[in-house]
Amino acid sequence: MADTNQPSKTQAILSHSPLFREISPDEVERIARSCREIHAPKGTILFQKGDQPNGFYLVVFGQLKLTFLSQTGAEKIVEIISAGQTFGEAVMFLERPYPVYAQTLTDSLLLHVSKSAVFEEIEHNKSFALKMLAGLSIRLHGLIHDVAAYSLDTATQRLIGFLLSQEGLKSQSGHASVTLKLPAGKAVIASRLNITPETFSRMIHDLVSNGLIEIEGKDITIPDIDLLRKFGS
Amino acid sequence: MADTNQPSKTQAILSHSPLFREISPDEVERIARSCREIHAPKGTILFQKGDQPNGFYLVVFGQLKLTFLSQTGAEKIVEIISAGQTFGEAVMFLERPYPVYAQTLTDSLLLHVSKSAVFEEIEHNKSFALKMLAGLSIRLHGLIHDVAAYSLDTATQRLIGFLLSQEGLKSQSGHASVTLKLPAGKAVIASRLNITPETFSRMIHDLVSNGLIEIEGKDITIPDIDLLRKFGS
DNA sequence: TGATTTTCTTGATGCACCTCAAGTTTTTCA
DNA sequence: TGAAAAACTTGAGGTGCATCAAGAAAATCA
Repeated sequence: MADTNQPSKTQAILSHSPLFREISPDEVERIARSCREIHAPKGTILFQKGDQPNGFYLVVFGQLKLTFLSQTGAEKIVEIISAGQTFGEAVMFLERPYPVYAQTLTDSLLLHVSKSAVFEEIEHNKSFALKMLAGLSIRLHGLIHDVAAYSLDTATQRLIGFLLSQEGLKSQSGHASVTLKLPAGKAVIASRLNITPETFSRMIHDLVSNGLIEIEGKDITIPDIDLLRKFGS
Repeated sequence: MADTNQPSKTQAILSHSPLFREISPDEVERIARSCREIHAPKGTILFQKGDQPNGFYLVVFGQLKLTFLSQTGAEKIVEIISAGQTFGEAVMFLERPYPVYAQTLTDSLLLHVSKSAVFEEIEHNKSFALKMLAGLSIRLHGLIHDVAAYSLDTATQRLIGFLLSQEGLKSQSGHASVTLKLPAGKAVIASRLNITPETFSRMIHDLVSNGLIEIEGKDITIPDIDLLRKFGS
């Protein structure tokens, strides 16, 4: 699962990631040396709830899910992580085991950045610390948003919010027609939205029969964004 | 609402807070000078959703709620903040408005630590940056826990989890009898747990009639912690 | 390409929790 | 201390979404 280090390649990947973009080449090189490259086929479990972390992950390509399990064995997806995103930072700063499971949804390439490299970089580079702080803050906001959605929105509103959040449609306004591709299987998205696949299916077809979206496989067309945004509020 | 600065008093408060405990006296003094002391009577709105932050808050005494409102005007409490806790750090690191409202539940004394002081301290003191990172990470974990609870637990399980989390009863095991005091009105706690006051009331009395708790006003006695913990799973 | 597995849909039914409504108790404060 | 307000309880009825079940479509793979 873990390849041997290939600093030059790793370095190139790192220096394109937002976290490390403004860091000097020699420092990136040092960090790159502490990285582990992980080629994980679909279905690989990267860590389990309770495992002890010693770094964070950067997704080079592929996709994975962070989940937790209920006592009854039901699975709930907290987050879907795609190429370019990082995960596991928060737990790295606490002396605690992972609160979630991580499993790849597709064949993926990941970079594991060691805890010691991160701590060292924080010491040397103030702006790196600020970037980590900003990164955690963004994630925190995302979770606040989710808590709000679970508490106050109906399942349909959550679905619409999800569709609008794809491709940053939220900011885009007007009555333009947009097409997007569902980033994962419907069961996966349903779990992310805290609804069953059955309900997800019914709601999609509700929106279709109301003329708010068109669907063909994983491609969804929104003829009128504003109309969809207004629906269900 | 904002008193004039009283560096010496402020300094004393700061140096007792976990965030600043290990910081040298002269640096604490500098931070203290950038603080604003806020005496907020019950019901004071500290900031509204959409306000622009320029620092974070430390609760010296009192209690407040962080909430968001649905389109229909319904209020949901995300977090109850009590003496010794801080809030508003995450939003400070992003150039974004507050995603929530903050309102005092009781007469409170708060300290507002300015953004500039925090950023300066991060520059000067590496371990301060790590403390802020750890602080955000803890909050992130809390929210992950909440998302899990909203998604997978029943209302009763959330209530039991809340009772067990009071006074750190979770770690405490055995069949000891413990008494705790509800930290706020029942409607407030109910909202925090994402249930209606009516359901909250019914569930409390369910637990009472099952002999799992005894209640008298705001005092709740748990005769057998393990028994309560096992119930509803 | 056709067979097998996986994913998705559709229907019938159920239930956990909400809403509305009307007490009752506790707190607040003149 | 007593009256008004706020907080809490209890009941009846409704509903959004889950569950269970079984069939249709799509993806996978020999």
